Amino acid sequence: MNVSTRQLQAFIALTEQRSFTRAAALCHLSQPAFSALIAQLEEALGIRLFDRSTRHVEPTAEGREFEISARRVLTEFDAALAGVSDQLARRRGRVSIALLPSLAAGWLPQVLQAYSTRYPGIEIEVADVLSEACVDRVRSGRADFALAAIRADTPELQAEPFCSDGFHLVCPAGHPLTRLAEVEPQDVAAYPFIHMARTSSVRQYLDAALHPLQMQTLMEVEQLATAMGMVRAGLGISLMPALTLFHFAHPGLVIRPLHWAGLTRQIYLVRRRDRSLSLAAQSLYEQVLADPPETANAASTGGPADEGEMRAAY
Amino acid sequence: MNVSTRQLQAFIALTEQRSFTRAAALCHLSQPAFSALIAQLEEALGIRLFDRSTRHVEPTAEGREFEISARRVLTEFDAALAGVSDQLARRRGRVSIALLPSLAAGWLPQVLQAYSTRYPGIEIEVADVLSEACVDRVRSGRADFALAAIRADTPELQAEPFCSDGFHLVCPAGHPLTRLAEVEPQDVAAYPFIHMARTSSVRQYLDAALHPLQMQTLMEVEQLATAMGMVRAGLGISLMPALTLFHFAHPGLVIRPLHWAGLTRQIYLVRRRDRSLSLAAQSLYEQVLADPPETANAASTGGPADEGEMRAAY
DNA sequence: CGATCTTACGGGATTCGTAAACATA
DNA sequence: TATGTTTACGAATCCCGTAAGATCG
Repeated sequence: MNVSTRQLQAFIALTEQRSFTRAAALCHLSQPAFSALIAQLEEALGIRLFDRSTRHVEPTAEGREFEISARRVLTEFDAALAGVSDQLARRRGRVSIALLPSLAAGWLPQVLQAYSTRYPGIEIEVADVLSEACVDRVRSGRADFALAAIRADTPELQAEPFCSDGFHLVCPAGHPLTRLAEVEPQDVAAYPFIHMARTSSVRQYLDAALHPLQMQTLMEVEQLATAMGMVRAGLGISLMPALTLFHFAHPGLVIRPLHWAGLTRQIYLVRRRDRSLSLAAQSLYEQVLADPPETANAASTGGPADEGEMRAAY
Repeated sequence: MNVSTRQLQAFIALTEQRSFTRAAALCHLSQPAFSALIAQLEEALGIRLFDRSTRHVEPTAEGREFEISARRVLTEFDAALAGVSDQLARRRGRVSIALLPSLAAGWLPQVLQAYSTRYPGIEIEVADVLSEACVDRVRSGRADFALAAIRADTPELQAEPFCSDGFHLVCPAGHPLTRLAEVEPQDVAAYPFIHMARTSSVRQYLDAALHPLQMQTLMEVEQLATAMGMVRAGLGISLMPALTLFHFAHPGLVIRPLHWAGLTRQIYLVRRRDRSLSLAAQSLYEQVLADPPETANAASTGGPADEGEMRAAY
């Protein structure tokens, strides 16, 4: 025979009320049903918990001893339920997101601002790493989901397009290229070029888009900020996707949107297929979808006037 | 909807086995019934606890969080059941007995010796007080039951005869009374008498039995040991019930049984009517009934030869 | 005699196990 | 295709509430 929490609650109610009738009402039960509940508990435990006459109900010595145990059980029980309730209400939880450094620095803060204001109790872990590492973290379970430039659509992982990220020319103010109405690939190839490392998605998109063309690669750097410094110093020019442009918002630099076929970096929302998102992760996921970055693509729907103001925008 | 301990046990089994089939076997359930149990728990909590495919079962983030709460609940639950089991097995408990000082010193030790050897985990409280106080303690609930010389048969209390306690003459060796074949009340009245205090049951029995007779009361004392000292010093004689005679087992003293009508102290086993005995108390109660004192009455069934050896017996 | 707990009993909900359907590696 | 979970369904059980019975003050 089994002991249920309802029996414990009934037991506690009876120790407090010392009346079957009142305790039954408290438990929203008829008095006989309540009586049966107590009888079952006594039988299951094998001890008499109450001395009762028609006029008096009182716990036995064993009943008083059992009361403290029963209260502890119910306390833990309520705490467990409260814990679930906290998670449901997003008062507590943890979410881990992996995403490209550019997104992490430029766009994520505004998303997390809204998110953590709404759900102050949730711990957030951000992994600002390159696409490969992003996907690895999702695969291993260290991240709930990722924003990366790899279409990682494997049996294990699910990737859906999140946003596209148009490339821009970045060069010092007064550079000859700024005088052209439209910049073409061969124009760019004529000047010393600052590349990102080969592992970066920016580089991989560029290599693919410019493939036959011979570039004047002056150097490869790891960090966007370094590339910016090089360009500003007049060492070379570069092509960067819109989401990175906040790094290049300097008076001495000019940013010009490009419209080359195939040169649009795709950002994907990557998650595991077999594992559901935690409630906290689900909420952030929705926040992310509701608040996508305003990419160059979105800007390019406007006229040339808008594009000319990119310098001010970043 | 209600959450039951069976559901928690099923949940824990599934987190450990990571297979509905194996976990169901562990819970002695068919696999569909087990599946329903998990589904009910998830519905009751309002969260998905497991990500499952036909090939893989794994707790969600919420499931892992809930696991620690659930384990705590079940730990407390098991502890509560173990506590009951301990009480049932008399591995733990407490009993409080109130009884006359004479019984407490002379007879109780052998009873408690057997009792505490058998049930080493049980705490024992002994109140060695006079009959009035014994009954008070039972009435107030401070003692589980009592052995006293008052027939306290009220609506509240139940008293059953426990043993009878025949009176004996106590006098110095060589005292004139020792030369009589049979000592009668008027013989005793001829010598200085050492009385117990008026509140004692010994005194009350004596007063009732000797009523019209004029005694030579030399003094009244509280403690039996004091009375013994007085008699041994030759200050007077006394009459004492058998259960007190261990105090008077001295070479310089002689003890002679009496057979006066009405002069037999009755000891009663007193307990509350409305309150059941705790398991520990019940066990001691049975031990007490199984091991009654060997009173003078029992001895008086033997011949005079036995009686003459009383000096050696105590 | 009145208040209160226990027992009796019929209806309804829950739960179980078997069998079939379904899904995934 | 084989293994393992879910769904379907009939049967047994459990649980509840009403009503009658018992008991103590």
